[in-house]
This record gives sequence, C-alpha cells and structure tokens, in this order.
Amino acid sequence: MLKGIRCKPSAWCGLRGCGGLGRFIVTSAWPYVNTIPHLGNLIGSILSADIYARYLRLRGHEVLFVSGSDEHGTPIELEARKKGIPPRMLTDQVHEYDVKMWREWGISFDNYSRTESPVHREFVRWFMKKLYERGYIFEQEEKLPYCPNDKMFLPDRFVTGKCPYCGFEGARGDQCDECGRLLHPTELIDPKCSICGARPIYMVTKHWFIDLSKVQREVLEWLESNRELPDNVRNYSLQWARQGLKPRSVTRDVEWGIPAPFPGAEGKTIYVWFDALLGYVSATKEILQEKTGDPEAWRKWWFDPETKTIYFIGKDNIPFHAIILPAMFIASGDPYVLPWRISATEYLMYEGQQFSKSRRIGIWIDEALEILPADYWRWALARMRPEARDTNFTWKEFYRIVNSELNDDIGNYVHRVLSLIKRRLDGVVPNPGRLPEEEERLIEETGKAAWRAAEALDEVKIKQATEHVLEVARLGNRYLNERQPWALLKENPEEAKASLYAAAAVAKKLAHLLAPFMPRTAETLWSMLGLEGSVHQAVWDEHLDKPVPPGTRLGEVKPLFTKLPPDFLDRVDEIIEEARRRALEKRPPALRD
RNA sequence: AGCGGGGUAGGGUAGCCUGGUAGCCCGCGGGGCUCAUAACCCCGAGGUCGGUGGUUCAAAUCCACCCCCCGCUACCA
Repeated sequence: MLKGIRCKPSAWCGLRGCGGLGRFIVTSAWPYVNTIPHLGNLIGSILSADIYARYLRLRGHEVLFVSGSDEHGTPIELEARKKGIPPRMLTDQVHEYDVKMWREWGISFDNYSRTESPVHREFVRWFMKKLYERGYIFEQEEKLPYCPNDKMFLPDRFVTGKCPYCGFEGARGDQCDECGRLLHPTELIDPKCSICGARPIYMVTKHWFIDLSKVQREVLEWLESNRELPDNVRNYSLQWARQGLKPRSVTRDVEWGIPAPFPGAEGKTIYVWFDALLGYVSATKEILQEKTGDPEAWRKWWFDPETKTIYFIGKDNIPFHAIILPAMFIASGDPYVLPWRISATEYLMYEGQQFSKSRRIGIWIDEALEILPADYWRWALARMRPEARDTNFTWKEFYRIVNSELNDDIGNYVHRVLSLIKRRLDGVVPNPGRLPEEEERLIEETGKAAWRAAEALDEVKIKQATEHVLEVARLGNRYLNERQPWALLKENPEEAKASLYAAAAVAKKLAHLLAPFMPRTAETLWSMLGLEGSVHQAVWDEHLDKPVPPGTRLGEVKPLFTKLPPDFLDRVDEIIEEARRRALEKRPPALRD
C-alpha cells in the first residue's frame, strides 16, 4: 500500500499551493506508435515530465509518473496495412522498443502503459458508457467520404484534390495549405483518396457525439480560475471555449480501436483522442491496482481535491488537455481533479527546420544514443527546452553545451576539487575547524543559487533551473581561482582544509542538483564523493545544504564527462549517418524504413 | 482569413503583468592563474529591445496600426 508522504513544509518548500501534502500525478502526452519519437517529441513531453517527476520526489513528495503508448486509430491501421501485418503486431513491436528506449534514457515512469492494456480498454468503455448514461452522448447520421477501393471511411485529411478557391492541387479535405482556407471534402475538385488515389464516394454512417456545450460554463470557470496555467495554454483555450464548444464525434468507423460501448454502436470504435486522454487515469488505475491489489485505489488519487495533476505536452495539443479532458471529467459527474498545471512547450526545430520523418530531418531518440549517452542528451535538451518560443537545435550549440558547460564548468570543477583532496589529503574530506569568511560566503552563495534552481523547477522553468545549476559550478570555479587552495596547502594548511571541505560541499550540491537532469551522472558523482546510499533518495530539504562529512573517504575519482572531439562539427554528417545505421539495425522489423 | 504564442548585441536568453536611461551565458579582444579534462578566473568591445505612431516628465515595458516566424482552427494523432 502506498502511503501518503507528507511533504515537510519547510522554509524551502516554496511550491505554491503545496499545503504540505504533496501528492502528484505527473503525466506526459502518450507517444503515437506509428513511429519512433524524435528529440523534439522527447523534450516536449516525456523528458520534461521525467525531470519534473524526479524533482518532486527529491523534494519528498509522493509522485505517480505515468504515460503509455497510444496505439489505435487510422494511421496505425494504415501503417500496418502498408507493412502487411496486423496492427497489433506493429504496436507490440514499437511499444516494446519504446519501453526499452525509456529505460536507456533514464525515464523514471511508475507505469508506462498502452492503450491496448485490458485495464485501459475496460476503463475507456466504462467511462464513455457513463457519459452516455448521463446524457452527454447523442447519435447522428453523417455523409462521409468512403474509399471503395480501400473499403474504409476516410478522415477529411485523407482526401486530397484541387482547392475550389485558389486552384492549389494538393489541398486536403479539411484545409487548403496554399490559401489557408478551411474546406469540406465535398468542395474539393477532383477528390482523391490519399491512400490509393481512387475517387471517394459519400456514404451515410452514424456517429456518436459528445455534447461539450453542456459543460462549457464549468470549463470556462475552471480556465478562468486556474492561476497555474501558463499564458499560451489559458489564452488560447479561453478563446476556444468562449466561441462555444461544439459537439464532437467520439466514434470512428475504424476496426483498430476500443469498441464503442453505446447501444447500437456495434462495429464503431472510440476516437483515439478520447481513448488516449483517458489513459492518464487508466495508467494510474493499473499501477495502483498492481501495487495495492485494490482495483478502486485510483479513486483515492483522482477524486482527492488535494492531488495535483500536471500534464507535459507540446503546443499542438493544448485544446485536448485544457478543454476536452476537463470537459470529459466534468461530464462524468465524478469528482476528478481538474488539471493543476499544463506545461505546453513550443517546438524544437532541427537546424532551422521542422523535424520530419518523411524528409529525414532531425534526430530520433535511438539515433541520439548512438552518438552520446542519455545523460548528455538529457542535459542538452533541458538547456534547449522551447519554453517561450520555438528553439533551434544546432550541433554547434550541442557541442558547446557538452564541451563547455558539462566538461569545462561542471566536470572540471568537480575534478579540480576531488583530485586535490585525493592527492594532497589522502582522499579524505578534511575537518574544517571554524569556517573562515571566504568559505562561509562560498557556501552561502552556492546555497542560494541551488535553491534558486529549485524555485525555477517549482515553476516548471526547467531551462532556467539549468542556468542556476551552472551558476553553482561557476561560483565554485571562481572561488578556487581566488582562494587557491593548492597554494594554501603549503602556506596555511588549516585554511586549506577548510577550503577543500567547503569546495567538496559545493560538489555535493552539484550532485543533488544534477539528479533530476542527469540521474546516472549524479549517482556517479555521489559515489565519487564517497557518500552512502543514492543521491535519488536524498531529499533536498534535508540534505542539499549538508556538507560531505569530514572523514569521508572519496571513491574513485575520474572525469565525470568526456569531451566531443575537436573535429566533431566537421565530421558531424558522417557521425549522424553512422548513428542512423547502427540505430536502424537495432530497430524492430516494423520500424526499419 | 481568424485566434494564440513569439520577435531584446553574432548565437542563446532575462526583464514586460506592477513604466524610470538593458541584465546574464556563449562567442570575440585583452589580462591573470597553473589545482584541473589546453580547463578556470578577471576586464573590455558589441544592443536606438521587429517597424511606425501615440500616451507619459519618463516606454523593451502601456495603447493603436503594420511586418516577420511558429502553432491551432474542432475528422491528423
């Protein structure tokens, strides 16, 4: 049984609204498994969520971090058809591969589930049936494009043709990309099925709709009153909601999915968005059920007004999280906690362009690991997190971050201090006696910077937090230059001891601070410092300001990081090519294209 | 087209809500140090804060219009 850990409401726990009971559900958007996530996907959702979840745990909060594979819907069905395999075979392979990726990337999921999980399928049917019984679902007939050749209804985007307004040949059934006009597929001149090129016909089909207008007032009230929502989320969603929430179809004529639970809806499946959004709850249900044996344990989390839920997503799916999900929760009549925070990132660009699978632009998460270990990437991506605007990933910047920040600032600081202790003090952290003014000041300044990092993390300003981590290393380096403990060792051994004791305490602060960003590196540093247990178990409020105890014998001291070679930027194209080749070999058959 | 976000030195960013002569990191130029992964530290140059107009004693900050980038617009997920 999971026990509610009380967050110690200390002077340091500045988390707004914490109230001393820290129970958090951290979620990230569910990756759609028609392909492997790229670096932009990763920092937008899963990696940001992981850093935040790790941070919360390090502050002593109780955390459930869940996500999963989103595996239903038309694109998966088509992808599977193209490969000549059943959809489930495709999603099994990708899901398994993604799970392996998360392990390698050090993602600390409490549960990484999937939409094919029995718990999820059952939950979605139960939830949607409840909406139906409560009168939020109605049925309506529609005429929709149907491809007689592929024997399937086509989503608007899968119909292409000539725009009736500007004559653009590649207009899609929902919008013309050339003139920007919104279209209906019937308007297209010479419409074609974008899968096979055949001309679609129109057939009558019945669909089930959720009437969101019934909860519009509650959704608006929530949007207006939730002070934790960032501008990009609130303003955009308010605009949407104020225009009036339209009924939205929740069923599809697709075989691959969760059967709709409504009377008369045999053969229909639930539209993947409604399916995937409920995964946040079902994945919690699944893990709590497993841990406690109680299939209803999830209610204690989701129906408790003190539980805080935070969603990490890219800007493209703000409305689904800030409008549709809360609307569904409200419509259910159950007391679900509405989103506490929604952190929506802008986009990561790759050398000035959008990541594109078809055009092979960008780096995918398995390819990245063939170039450097996950921790380097985790740090670099956190540094580039697109918090305020689209941010450009460049290899030049990546090179700078790895060589200058990680190696020169952080790694080298640690190495300077530890090698002095190792060589000149037999590897034992000295007893400082009474701390001189210089050392007092160092401890105080680095402590302030460290807690500024914590404050930034509270506010989900992950990039800003990394700035403060670097500040700690810079303060340390400046101190060493000014204090020159290597000279003190000859001139004033007592002060030299105080100096190295204090410098070691700063290295320990770095270990704590690196823990959410670079979990393995932080652990390595922890053991280099000769400390017991795990850095991930050391709650900041209690341990961050504590020094390495005098008398501690250092572990093996070696450089924390390795530099990228000086010719890295010249050779980057061949390095990428090699990484792609190696990654491709490891991919499951369904993903080798 | 509408709506939302953004446009601050060569690059990356803070400040904008609550107006008061622009802060930080990298890069660049100069100097210092030698414990350390040729690493580190200090000093300096570089910006009329996308444009125009307005409000004000005072505008990066407030208002109006315009330009550019990104996203969304409800059946892509």
